[in-house]
Amino acid sequence: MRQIIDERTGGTVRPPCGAEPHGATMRIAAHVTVLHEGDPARRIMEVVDGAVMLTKLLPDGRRQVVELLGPGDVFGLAHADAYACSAETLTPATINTHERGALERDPVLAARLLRRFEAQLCVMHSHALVLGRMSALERVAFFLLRLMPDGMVGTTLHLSMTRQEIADFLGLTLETVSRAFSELKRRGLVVLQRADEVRIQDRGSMRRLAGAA
Amino acid sequence: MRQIIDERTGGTVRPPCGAEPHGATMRIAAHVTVLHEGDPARRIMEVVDGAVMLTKLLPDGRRQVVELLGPGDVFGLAHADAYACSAETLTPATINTHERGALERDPVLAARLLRRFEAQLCVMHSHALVLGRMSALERVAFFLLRLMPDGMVGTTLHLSMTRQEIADFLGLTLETVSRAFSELKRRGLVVLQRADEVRIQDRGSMRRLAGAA
DNA sequence: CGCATAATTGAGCGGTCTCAACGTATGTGG
DNA sequence: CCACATACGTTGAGACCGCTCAATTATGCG
Repeated sequence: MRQIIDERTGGTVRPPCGAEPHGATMRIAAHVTVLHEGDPARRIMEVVDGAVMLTKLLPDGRRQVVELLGPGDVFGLAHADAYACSAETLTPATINTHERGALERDPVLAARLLRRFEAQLCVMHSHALVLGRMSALERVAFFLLRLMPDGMVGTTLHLSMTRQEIADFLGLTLETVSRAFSELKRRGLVVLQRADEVRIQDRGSMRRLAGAA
Repeated sequence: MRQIIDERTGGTVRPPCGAEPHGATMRIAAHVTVLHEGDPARRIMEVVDGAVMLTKLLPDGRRQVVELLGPGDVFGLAHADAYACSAETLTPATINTHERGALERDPVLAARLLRRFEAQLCVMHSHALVLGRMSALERVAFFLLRLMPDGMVGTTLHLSMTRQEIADFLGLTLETVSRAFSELKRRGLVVLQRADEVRIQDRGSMRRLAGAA
């Protein structure tokens, strides 16, 4: 329960005191749980900087990482006034929070969120295709391409997720993810400088594997 | 290619002539493809009545039904100015279309879409959990509960999807879906009047199977 | 009635999971 | 500085769930 402890020790994770009109920015350490699935949904949040993952749990403990968020992405969504997902930082992050009521009062904010929701919904659609129809190797290839912006070709990508977190994102087990990394390495599509530092060697083959991501 | 033919014969599926300010309502037959993945995204659409499914394809033909839509739901989302999914009616449907530019000009519309996007995003999060972490039997149980509003307990649900469409939604094969239906029937959780008419017999057990949906 | 489409059921295969052992990196205290 | 502890990652062997392929049975329609 690393994240719980961190949340208590890392004092940055308090809701702002309320003096702000409707926005407040906070700086949060890595591996901190910002929101808990099921808690009353009072605020909506924007990632300014860093990476955040949203997770859902089944009663028996099975976990799914449902979304990976970066700068600009929005979280803290509610179903029946409760947060639908837990949110945990993957890296140190800067997060902007708004009271939910601000959505009605601030049309500029609403317009920004609308655009962002559309983008996130499209990403979720792609992810459904990945989870529903792709093999383990294809999923991992897709995952790596998704993290590697087209511009930075040949550069080294730092994964800020463990094999378990990647597995929970891709609907696999950590062993299967590890085997997929080894297979991609064996085929010469990627190079692993360390377990969490990847370089894509053959982007064409990766794209083909991932089904033109 | 049933849907292609239907689209051409069913004359209801033409874009409105442009005289409207930004909204137009059209009536569409069942099994008609309204949008094609990859086409230039000019309009955004709302389901007024009926059911619509959004699908994505892999180059080799594997298909995923990424979302099931009902009244109020929005589709026609774009990534890089192209539709991210194809959209096909499951039943006769009434659909409202808006030019994309209307989003900036009509704050009431934008506010409605924002609320709806939030709801749809939450549903997609649940669906990621289903696709990533649930067994075949659990997926089918979840699917049936999702279609059966809490109110109508004991009533008969008409499935307007084939086993193949359900399979493509749940990330399974049609045979596995069929076996899951048979297993639920064998366990006494559901009754199948016909292949496409289901009654949930034991809602408690279904909920437990579906992980408290 | 006969045909086409959809659904069910069975048998066997294979990809992913499970369980387990081993390897690697990082940090801590003696 | 090194021994150790801890967490994470890799690899292997076997089991199992869902897929593939195939045969059979509804269901609906001309």
